[in-house]
Amino acid sequence: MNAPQPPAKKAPSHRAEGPVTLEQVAELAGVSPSTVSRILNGTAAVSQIKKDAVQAAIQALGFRPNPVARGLAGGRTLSVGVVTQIISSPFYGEALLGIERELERAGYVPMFVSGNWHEDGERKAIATLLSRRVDGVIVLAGRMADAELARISDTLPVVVVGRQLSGPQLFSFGFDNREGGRLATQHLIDQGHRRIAFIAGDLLHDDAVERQKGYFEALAAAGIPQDPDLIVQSDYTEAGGLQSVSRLLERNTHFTALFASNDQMAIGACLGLHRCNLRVPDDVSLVGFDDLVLARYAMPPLTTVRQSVYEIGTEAAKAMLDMLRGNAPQAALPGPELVVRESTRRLPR
Amino acid sequence: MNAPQPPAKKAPSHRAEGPVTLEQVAELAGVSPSTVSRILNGTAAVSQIKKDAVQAAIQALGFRPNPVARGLAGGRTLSVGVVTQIISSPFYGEALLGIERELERAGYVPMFVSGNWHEDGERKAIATLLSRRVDGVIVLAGRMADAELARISDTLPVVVVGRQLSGPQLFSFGFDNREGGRLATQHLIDQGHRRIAFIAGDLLHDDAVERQKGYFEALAAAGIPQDPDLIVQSDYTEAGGLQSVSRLLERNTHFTALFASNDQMAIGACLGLHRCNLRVPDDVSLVGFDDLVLARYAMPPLTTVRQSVYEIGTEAAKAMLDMLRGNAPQAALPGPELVVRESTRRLPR
DNA sequence: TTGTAGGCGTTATCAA
DNA sequence: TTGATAACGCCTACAA
Repeated sequence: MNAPQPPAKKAPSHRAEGPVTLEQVAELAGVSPSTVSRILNGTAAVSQIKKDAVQAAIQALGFRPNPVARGLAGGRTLSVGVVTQIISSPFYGEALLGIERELERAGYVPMFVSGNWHEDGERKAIATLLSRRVDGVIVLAGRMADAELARISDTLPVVVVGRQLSGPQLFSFGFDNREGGRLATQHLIDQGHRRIAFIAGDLLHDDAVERQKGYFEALAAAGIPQDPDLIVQSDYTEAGGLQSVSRLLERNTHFTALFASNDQMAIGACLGLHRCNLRVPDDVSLVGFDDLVLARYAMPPLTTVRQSVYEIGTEAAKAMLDMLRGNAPQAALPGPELVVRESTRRLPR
Repeated sequence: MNAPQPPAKKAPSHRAEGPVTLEQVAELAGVSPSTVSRILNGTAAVSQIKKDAVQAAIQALGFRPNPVARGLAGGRTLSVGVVTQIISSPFYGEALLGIERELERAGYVPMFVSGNWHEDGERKAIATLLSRRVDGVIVLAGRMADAELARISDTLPVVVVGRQLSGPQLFSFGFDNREGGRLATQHLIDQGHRRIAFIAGDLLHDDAVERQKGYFEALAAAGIPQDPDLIVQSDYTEAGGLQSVSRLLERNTHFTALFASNDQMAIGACLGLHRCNLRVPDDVSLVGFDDLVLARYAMPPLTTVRQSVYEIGTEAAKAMLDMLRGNAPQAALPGPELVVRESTRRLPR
């Protein structure tokens, strides 16, 4: 055979290797590719007979649709982007777990990208996500401008956790951080404390601001004046908590209780106090916020404000799935709840 | 104009909205799409003049190649899959951070998928990753069969951390867990302890086995017989550590030191001891393993074996990037190092 | 209800 | 060195 070959239509021989394509399924089922597609996506009514044949073929071949091709074809990629601040934090870890689990049940895969605590990082993260054709974006807190987020929701469903805002396909829900802050402070006040120090988070972030508001609110309700000397601003890290205690102590301000606005800082503060021979709770009562795993295993176990971070993740994911399916999104989060453990005690008179 | 129109080639008008395509760049630069592609990928030599023109066009249009399309076209997706056991653990958190940071520098994005501690989960995770057309896969420990991993490396570069194995495009490196376990135990022995309890991890995982080997090794070297009553097996979680202490105590076996084979279990054990009025280190010296952030902030700060988890991440990512570029992968990990803090002390005679 | 014919944005193969 | 022209695997009008 030396004659010039016609451009032989690549024989669809038994391609044992490599993924099975939709076309092969169609062939085996004796229908057209579009029919297979329609069955896969429920895009149109298909006769039961063909439906069965196709299902059988899918089983037989072990066909799994190629998300990349779907993404290109304008279809969905079955992936949703998630913007975190930093993936290594125990807080985000729990939230991401919730997101992953919930998304998985629907066949979606999360793509996590860190914003590294600054606006530009978040913007870049979102750009990355968009270029990857994610079907939607979940933003965990962050400080990007509301308008910017809203604009993105022209194109994609967006779920924002920890902020209240609105946009075309934008759903936001949050935890009542103010009330949580109030609860923590109130608990300390109830225990007889009046000199209550406070370690704030980065006030560029909404949740940090809210927690501080709660602190102020409880103080005000009890008629305790705010004392700037009792307040330091930090960054939600253990190291930040440790350093905050030093700063507080340098001021020579007396305090009998300390409310660190997240658990990580509380843990750091605990070490800081220990270094200065201050005992928790004997010398200083300590309250955290979040109720991460580490709070339960801190020594002493940390009194804190419970917010189910895992559930924040699952709820965010559920809301996203709702939107993706064209349903109205919703999210129900339990309210803040004080968990009293062993790091606080009544102030002896 | 009523004459039948020729299938008007969709006017590439100023498409202000949506991402710019390679084709638009080509048009603006006055070259063919292939040329642009070649410049982008360095696939072939291109005249400097066109190169400049294309670069200018890219700048002007703000063009960013579409990874999805690249993926479909058989090119690369610029994403690498990462299989973890559970994303929420502080251990994986640090490793993932390292991976993310390193990959980002090269324009790659990680896709994290959890195996949830069982083989089937890992298999599924990898399948997901493959169907997403990741360019490579990084496997953090896990228990999938070596052969299976090797087979995957026929198709893709694979980096396996924490196990020694080989395959076509397979690179593995690990931390010396045995030596780490030995160091920890030796430290306790040096402090005069001879009744040293041990909390093992899941022995289906290599690293857990190795750490235990190290424990045995140190014991043997010191002529201390192994006592099954001093050993419990657990699961690397805080809750597991807590429960292990109960089990240990129920046996009424005397011990003056405890080596928990990871920090999380050590933290849990610490609480368990506290619950039984056993003080660390006064009554029991405690050593952990990993040196996670939580070890530094434990109370008392935990003596542990340092392995730079973050670096494990960066090294794994670097090795992957090497393979992706066709270079020989390599990874250099610092050896285990004992970090003595305040949870251990010399046994008073 | 079903099939045909593009098209999604790139890369890869072939000619030129 | 360059440019057509096919894939890549799927979705979606449009037509039947």
